[in-house]
Amino acid sequence: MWSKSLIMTSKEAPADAEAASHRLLTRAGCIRRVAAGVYTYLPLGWRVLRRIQAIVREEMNAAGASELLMPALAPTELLRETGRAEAYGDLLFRFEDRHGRDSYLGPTHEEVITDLMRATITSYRQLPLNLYQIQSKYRDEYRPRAGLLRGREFIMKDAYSFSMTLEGPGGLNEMYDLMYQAYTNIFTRCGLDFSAVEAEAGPIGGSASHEFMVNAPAGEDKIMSCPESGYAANVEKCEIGHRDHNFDGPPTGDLEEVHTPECTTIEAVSKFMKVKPRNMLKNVVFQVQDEESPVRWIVAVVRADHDANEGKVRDAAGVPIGIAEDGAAMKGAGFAVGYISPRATIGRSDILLLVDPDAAQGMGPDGTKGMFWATGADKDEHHVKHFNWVREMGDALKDVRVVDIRNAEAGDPSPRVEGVALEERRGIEVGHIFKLGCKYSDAMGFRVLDENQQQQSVIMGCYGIGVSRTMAACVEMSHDDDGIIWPAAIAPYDVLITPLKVEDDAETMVVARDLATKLALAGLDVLVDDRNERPGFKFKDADLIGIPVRITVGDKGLAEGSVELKRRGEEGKGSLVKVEEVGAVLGIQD
RNA sequence: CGGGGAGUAGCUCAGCUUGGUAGAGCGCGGCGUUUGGGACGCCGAGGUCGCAGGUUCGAAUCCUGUCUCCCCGACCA
Repeated sequence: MWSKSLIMTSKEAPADAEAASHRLLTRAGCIRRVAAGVYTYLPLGWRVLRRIQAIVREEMNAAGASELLMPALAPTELLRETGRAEAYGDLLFRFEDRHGRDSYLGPTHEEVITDLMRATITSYRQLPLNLYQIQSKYRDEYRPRAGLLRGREFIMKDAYSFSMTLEGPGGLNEMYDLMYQAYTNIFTRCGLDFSAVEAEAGPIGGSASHEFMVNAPAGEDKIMSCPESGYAANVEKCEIGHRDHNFDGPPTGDLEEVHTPECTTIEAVSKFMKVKPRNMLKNVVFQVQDEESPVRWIVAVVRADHDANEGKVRDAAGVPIGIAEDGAAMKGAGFAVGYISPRATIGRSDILLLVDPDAAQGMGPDGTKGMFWATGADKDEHHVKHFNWVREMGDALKDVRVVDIRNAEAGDPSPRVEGVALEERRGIEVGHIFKLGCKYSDAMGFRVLDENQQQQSVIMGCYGIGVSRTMAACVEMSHDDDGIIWPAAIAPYDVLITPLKVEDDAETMVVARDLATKLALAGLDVLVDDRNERPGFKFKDADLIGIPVRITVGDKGLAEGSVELKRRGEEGKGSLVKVEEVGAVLGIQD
């Protein structure tokens, strides 16, 4: 009964809620904001989450994983073992308890579970294992946004696998493939339009990583895909097919210095110098984070209308790096911050120069004239025009490495099929599977004896699903102007029965109750809108909360022994169905 | 963390420029008329105007500080 639950719908949503899922979940009474990025899941929303969780549990269990529950609260010393107390930085919710012990709320649980495992597992005979939990996670995001899409507290299913080997039965690759299949099953059963894409594997090494993306224009992630080969990857990871490059080409004029005060952004320089960004070289400085490396800095040169890709730069350089943010340190290293050119690297053994093929061009696009380039002048508040690679770099040109270091864009050549262009769409990341390797087991000393009596690091994988985000992604994907359209598998109720008169003895109410009982006995979740409201009011609410099937019980229909059955999302008024045939129409047995 | 915006009734907002009795719509309670796509009339309850200072005879309004929230960006499973 609607009146017995807390289903509070609203005609209005906060004016600043822009994402459809945020607006509709709020209006439909599924969630309510408590603080920035923190939400109460109201009865309707919680039902959806429970259904998603049920599907997740079924598929995880079927894939051989076992459920447990770890605490959200943990001692920070665990994170110190892996260095993640620092790595997470401000993203971590941390505090001292009354005894001054440093604690944190879990953003994820690699350390907690590895701590558990190292105390519990001592022999290869106990492996492989895959353990998971469904739990609230805490991340103090810089900017929570779009309701449930990026919250500070959110529900996540996280799983961790432990294997002795990479290959073979019980190996990491098998565990990973099992999870890949389980995730595919889960999101398919949830009724989502999604794709699995290759993702940035992070600084751990060449291990694989896939993200499961719900296709939705409001998504935060950009997905590139090749329509021929089926290759799909996050833009952070997406390779670009072969592009020709050639530094040779005549200068377009004498190198000319231009005074460009206050022009530290591409946009400002472009406007000030009246040069299109595609004729400018952008020089992005990265700082090497490996103390041992003789190379301290990397200058990545891309065309100014392109974006440098940190992961590709890192892979090309072969050392851990970060975007250089410390202006003083950069100045100390001789960089004219904001006005750098490739020439800044000449004669510097501590700087590695990487150039993207599109920037490594001496000839203009028409192939007759040289390519016009503008770039920094390596002195404050100045840029140069008529930069020519051969003339300006001289002998240093032979040390320049030309390599793909930028983000892919729509229209770029596919890395898999020659002559095919990449396409772009947006997605919401709802799942991420990841081959961790030994990063955590090594850091935390989790080793077991193998069959040869040797201590060996355990190989881990981790597998996450944003459960609350999945609910939001589902609304982003499936809604119309009137409200949410829940996929049947995760709808809060299967059927909404709307009697138009609700007095206890009204015939419509009697029929509605009987029908509800009958359908419930057949295993359906049924909600009866017993509120004493006008029909139009109840229909609007019905559309808003998006139950897949609405059965309207009114005097008109009952006169011929019928009720009206309408599926959400279907045009028109639905169809008249004899009361005794409702079960059959819904595909259940009497 | 950079840029922008907002805090006034349960919700969405007006009022602030030019200081002087606290407003509307929705929602809520009562009564009546209504009843197949967010009805209508009448009556009513509900706000120390985010918080703290300051200026002033007098502050929602002006000033200072502070907290919170939202949007864009950067960053991030």
